[in-house]
Amino acid sequence: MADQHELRDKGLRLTPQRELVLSAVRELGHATPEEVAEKVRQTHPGINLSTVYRNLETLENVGLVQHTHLGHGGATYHAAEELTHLHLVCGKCGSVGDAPIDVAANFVQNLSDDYGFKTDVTHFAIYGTCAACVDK
Amino acid sequence: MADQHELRDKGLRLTPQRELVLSAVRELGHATPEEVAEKVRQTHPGINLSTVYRNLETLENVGLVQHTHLGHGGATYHAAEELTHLHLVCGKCGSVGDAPIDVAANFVQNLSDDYGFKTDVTHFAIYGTCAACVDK
DNA sequence: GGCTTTCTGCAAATCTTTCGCAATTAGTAA
DNA sequence: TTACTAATTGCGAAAGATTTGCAGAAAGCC
Repeated sequence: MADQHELRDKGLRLTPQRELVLSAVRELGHATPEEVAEKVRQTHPGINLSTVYRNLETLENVGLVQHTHLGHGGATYHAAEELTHLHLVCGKCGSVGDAPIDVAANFVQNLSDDYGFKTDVTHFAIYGTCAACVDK
Repeated sequence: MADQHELRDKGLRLTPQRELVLSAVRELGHATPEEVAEKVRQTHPGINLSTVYRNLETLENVGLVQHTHLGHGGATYHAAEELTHLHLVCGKCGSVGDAPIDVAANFVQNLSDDYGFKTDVTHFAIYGTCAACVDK
């Protein structure tokens, strides 16, 4: 149905690789380019890593996906629709938990009021220690 | 005076390179390894990039500096003493502003209460748009 | 079906960070 | 001061991630 329009409406060509990259990002929730490539290869083995990188960039340009830096090295991509939560990155085990953006509402308001800084919650990575690692 | 003790007390040898790296971090506030190297080279041209990387790591191990990922690629280093503020990274102009950690106190508390997640405010990077860019 | 432009695959090039190793140097004790 | 041991530096190579140039393939449009 709309999957085709979705891409074409943005002025993009509808290639199998592009669709696969987009749906991989959606299925994975958040993933590195490498992980996206791996996912895509399950159904389309020949896809090239460069193609994944280029498509992620293209999809980001038209607003269908976004990326964040959750630490260490690589960027992590998300589908734009799913950006309704914060990412709690555990510095010990590396896990990435979620929390609704409401938790930060007050904080975001403070920054806006006091500093004029408009926080982009969708691009938000929070470092710390997750509950599981705290218990250890 | 205490600069020598500071390093030696941590069980580290006092080398000119190490001192230079540490003071460069302190002077720069926050900087990438590359920027630290550049700074150090102003007074000690021959210093090697590897040495800068190794010293940043060493200094981090003993708690004198810390690093954060403020976006893009590289890590950014700070002197430990200066980690009394949050970093407000502007996605448009790339500037890094500061805000006292108190602004996040409430937020940190929420995450702790609701998710058992212990936020490391010193390792905290916040993305958004700074006041200057918002006005444009 | 044919044409134009955008994509893809591939290989090479970059960039950043890490490593191995031999030479140098700091800290320590005689 | 001198000698000794272990930590540290410099340098070049290696590794990992991302980007780029190009030629061929495919999509969208007539």
